[in-house]
Order: sequence, then structure tokens, then C-alpha cells
Amino acid sequence: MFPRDLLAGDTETAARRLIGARLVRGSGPEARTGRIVEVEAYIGLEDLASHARTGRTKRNAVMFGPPGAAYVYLVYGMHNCLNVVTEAEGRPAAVLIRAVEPIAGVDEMRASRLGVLGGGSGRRETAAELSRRRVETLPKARLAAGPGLVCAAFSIDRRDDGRDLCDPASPIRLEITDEDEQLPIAVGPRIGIDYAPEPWLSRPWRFFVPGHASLSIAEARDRRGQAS
DNA sequence: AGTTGGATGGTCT
DNA sequence: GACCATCCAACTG
Repeated sequence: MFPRDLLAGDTETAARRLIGARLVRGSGPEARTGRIVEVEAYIGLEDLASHARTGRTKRNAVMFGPPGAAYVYLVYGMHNCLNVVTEAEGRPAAVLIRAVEPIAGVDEMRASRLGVLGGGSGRRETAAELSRRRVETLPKARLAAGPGLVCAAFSIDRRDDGRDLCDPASPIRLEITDEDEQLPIAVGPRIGIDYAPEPWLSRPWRFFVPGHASLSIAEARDRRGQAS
């Protein structure tokens, strides 16, 4: 389980605590487990990169709720993204889970990635077939190396919006144990928010394990993070 | 090794 | 009707 208190305070601290924590789907031998290695913080109404910048809407309502809830939304018409809601109820803030290192349930993650590719029943889909082959041969470390890929690997979609990630009985949840070592953490600017003005564009609110094999493609490309 | 553009649909102006 | 907290294949050099 993951204590809700660790998410109830300021979001930067919560983001750092989520690095190294585990994301879990299901239970038993088929449970999918991974270690969180890259996240981003979106903090308050004043953060002009946040979905909450225009106030409360139907989509972002969960961000205004109590900490520990899952905020799941659809981007670019096809990819789901998972956030962990932080701070006190009433203040919209959340941490986007950008990359996860698979630990257990790897076959299930791969199957889920293939499933997301859609019904490949029809032939003459050479591009789709190529993608399929690629997922089949993808290294384990790359299965959840991006915010859309985390949701694809863990079968997370908007039906999970609002779920309590701190509830041990939830099918999708967070876990942290004493054995989880403290990993080194680097910081950098957030990715994919070119629409945001300064100072929000450059705020060092992306946190990640430097050099980790499961970081997102975007992070691998944008290598300006600095250790802290 | 880096750039570009297509897929695809909900959300907000 | 424009804009996305993305991903990947197909291009260029």
C-alpha cells in the first residue's frame, strides 16, 4: 500500500516520493508490477501548463478532489495518461506517471500493448503488422517507457478515472515497501507543454532516475536534466 | 541521428 | 474549429 499522507503535501515532494514506488494492476500470479522512474508535477490553478489552468471542468474534476485518486485522460485522440492526484482537496494538483520499469507480469503487459494496437483481424494492414512485430520483440525495459505506454501496458483507460490508488483493494494501485531503495533523482523541464508561457514552460518539474533504461523516448531525446 | 507527418477523438473557445 | 501532458514509421542527410 501507499500512505495517502505522502501525497497530501506539496506536489514536488509527492513527485519525488513516487519515484521508485510501484504501480500495480491486479493480483495473484498475473499481477502487473512496475517501478515508477519518471514523473511530472502539475501544480495548482496558476500553473499554465496544467489542465486545471482553465478552472474546474468535467475532464479535470478529479484533480480538485482528495489526494491518491487516479486522474486519467485521453490525449491526441488515442493515448491515455495516468496521474496521481496530490495536495489537499479543493486545490487541483497531480503527478503524471511518465515511465515505469516492468518488474512482474511482463507477458501481460506485452499482451496489453498488443491489444491496444486494435483489432488486427483485417489484413492489408502492413503498418499495423509491423507495429505488432515490434511490440513482440520489444525489450522488457521499453514496454512502459512513456505516459501513453504506461497506460497501454497496464490496461489503464478513462474508466479508471477517479479510482483510489491508495486503496489496497483497488485493481490499480500504488505500493511502497521498506525494501524499495531510494533511487537517485534528476530534474528537468516538463515535456510536451510548448503552449505554456514562461515561467511555467521552464519549471524543473520533471523528476526521473538519471540514465535509467526505462525512461520515456522524449526524455532520452531531451537530455538537459540536471541532478539534484 | 534527426526531422516530419499521420493516426484519431475528446475538450474547450 | 483548433488544439492537444503521444507514439511510431518513414523520410532526409
